Amino acid sequence: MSKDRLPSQEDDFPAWYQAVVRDAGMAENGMAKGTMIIKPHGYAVWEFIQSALDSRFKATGHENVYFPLFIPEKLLHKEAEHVEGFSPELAVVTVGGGEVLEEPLVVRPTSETIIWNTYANWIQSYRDLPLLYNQWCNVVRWEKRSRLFLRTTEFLWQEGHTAHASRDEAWEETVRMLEVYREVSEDVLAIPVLTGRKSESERFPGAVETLPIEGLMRDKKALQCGTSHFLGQNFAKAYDVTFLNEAGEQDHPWATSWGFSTRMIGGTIMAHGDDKGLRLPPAVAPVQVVIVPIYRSDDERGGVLVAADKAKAALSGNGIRVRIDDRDQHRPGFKFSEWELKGVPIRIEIGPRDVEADQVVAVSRLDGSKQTLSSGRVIANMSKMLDDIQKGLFEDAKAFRAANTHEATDYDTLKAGIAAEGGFWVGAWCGDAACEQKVSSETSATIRVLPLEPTDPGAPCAVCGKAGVDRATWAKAY
RNA sequence: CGGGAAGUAGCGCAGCUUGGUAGCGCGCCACGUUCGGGACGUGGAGGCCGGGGGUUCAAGUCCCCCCUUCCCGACCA
Repeated sequence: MSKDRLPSQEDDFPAWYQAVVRDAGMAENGMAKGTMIIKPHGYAVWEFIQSALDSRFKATGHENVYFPLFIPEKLLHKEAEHVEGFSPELAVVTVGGGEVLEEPLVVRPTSETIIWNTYANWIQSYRDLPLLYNQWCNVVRWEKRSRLFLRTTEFLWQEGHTAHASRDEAWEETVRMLEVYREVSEDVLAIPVLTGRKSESERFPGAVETLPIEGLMRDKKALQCGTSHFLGQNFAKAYDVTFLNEAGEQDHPWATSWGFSTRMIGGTIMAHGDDKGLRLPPAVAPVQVVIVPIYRSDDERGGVLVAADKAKAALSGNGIRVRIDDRDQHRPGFKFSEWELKGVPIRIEIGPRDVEADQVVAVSRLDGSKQTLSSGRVIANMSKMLDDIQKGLFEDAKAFRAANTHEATDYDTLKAGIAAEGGFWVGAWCGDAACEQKVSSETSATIRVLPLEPTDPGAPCAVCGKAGVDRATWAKAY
């Protein structure tokens, strides 16, 4: 059987499933378990995500680098917590060139270890700092269970690794990159996210603080969409990285790391999809406007296609990604449905009536609304429509999140609410890991995010009733 | 690694209880009619029924073993 799907969707949102399998990507049989092939439509979405992130990295002074895929096992073992965290999910190469290797090579699950091992040679003086590097690569994590896009054995991402002379500077960087992720999620992918910090149990292995952005999917489960870690001096110490500071003393640099992955192709699908299929935000839609010509005879066909070409040229000239669907083997109704399935933000219909009246019909994927536009007004209206759809998707998702965010005042409410309603449950937490553990074992929901700075919740812990010291957001998550 | 389920045409499935010529829908190819919300007709191509062993005159179907995949958990971006 080869049913590769995003979670829940075949039951809850059949059209998403179809769209994903046909166009956005799917894993194939006979290959390594949990690996994924991304088809052109899905990969194009990833390219827009990449470019949105990369331009922001450059704007904040970062440069791209590349480090090796293979990490000698010994290297990995220098940071104790890090190894403990990643060991269970490592892919290890033991044979190379037909011979058993003296030392096994680990396929990177993330690159802190190999990068900090190298930084030891690159950092001597405070003048060498900061190091603001990022790499685009693939990583492998042998998860017990994979889900299309959201948790694949191999995935593509970017990982930033920075080194700083002071704690404050590193912390600022951590928060800055969290903000970059928030911006890309919200402004580009139209997914509203909560920002904050993780509880100790949810932290990245080896991190002092882990700052996530958390989105809510249409099935009311949370998705960690990106993470920025404050690593303190842990990796610098483990890899013996020192520098001479301005005061002339030896010191360890302060580190951050942050990542954003192809998981977000899935996040975009799951945050916006509806019963007709995908709804892609215009900013990442490979095709923003599809023109469907309508005709009966060859005569009509000629006139309609001329008008379609003209509209396409005008829109393309304005930087809009346009495609004409002039396939003869399908009728218009079929094409309408198919492009809706693929999530194209705007459909333009041009038929004989429109040619005659020198107009087009434009239909929004946001809500299916239709409007007739004179040919001269198409360009101005298209840009605005695309903007409106981008904002509309964000507003839809925000309204959905608001409708699915609840207050948890006591444990009964929290437990019953998570089971019955799903969504985000916000309430006071005493900060005790035992309470956190109790919730996760009894409801399978976890604390997704805490405020960046501990906030007096002004209420007793929603789990145990002791004094609350933090305001937590619980949810079931992917 | 536990608990469920499934492997039959490119995809989705029926057939198995009660063994007897390999089926359906979609898709694909050809021709014709259609074309402003997933068209229809006619004709056609396409199968080691997951693999191995057994029972039988005869196995997709019954028995044994193996493999793979999916779902629910534990683990995780």
